[in-house]
Amino acid sequence: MEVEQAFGKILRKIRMENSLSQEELAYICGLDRTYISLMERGKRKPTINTIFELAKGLDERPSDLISLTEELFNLNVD
Amino acid sequence: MEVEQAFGKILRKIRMENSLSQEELAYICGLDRTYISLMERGKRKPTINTIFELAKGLDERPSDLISLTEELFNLNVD
DNA sequence: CTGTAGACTAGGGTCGACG
DNA sequence: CCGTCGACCCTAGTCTACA
Repeated sequence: MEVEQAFGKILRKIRMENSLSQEELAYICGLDRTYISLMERGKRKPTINTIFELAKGLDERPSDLISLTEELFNLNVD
Repeated sequence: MEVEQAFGKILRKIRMENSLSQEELAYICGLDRTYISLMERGKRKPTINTIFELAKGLDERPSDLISLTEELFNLNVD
């Protein structure tokens, strides 16, 4: 399990908790829908600015997103 | 004040608290020294993986790095 | 609504050298 | 020990289109 894969899972989880489609989240954050798709599947590594944009769109603190990513990442250290 | 500039300041602060040179931190993290320099001056936006590497090398939680960046970023919202 | 694919541009990250 | 410069490669992120 890589960092970006853990982040992708957290991203999808929180997006769905907010009842947003990838399209809607992309629009709010000023990003591309296909890129949200790539991130959620752990195929892309967002920059710090993108992380802050996503957090804003999801009504979360960036540090909370990272904190959750960290926990998931540290679980499967295989 | 942009996100990457806030991050740069936090990065330099914590690096110096750990009494590390840019060279030493770069070596520990497997990054380039000139790139540490660029980040500290807010000229580059690291990816999530790079943030995790830096945190590891600085003996900090990635979420703590981001949390501090957040606070500094929210101070000057000019 | 989402995954994927291909083609593209901008910028992340490396490296050697010098002040 | 650090800032900078120039050259380089790779990938972040966009866009169109189709299943």
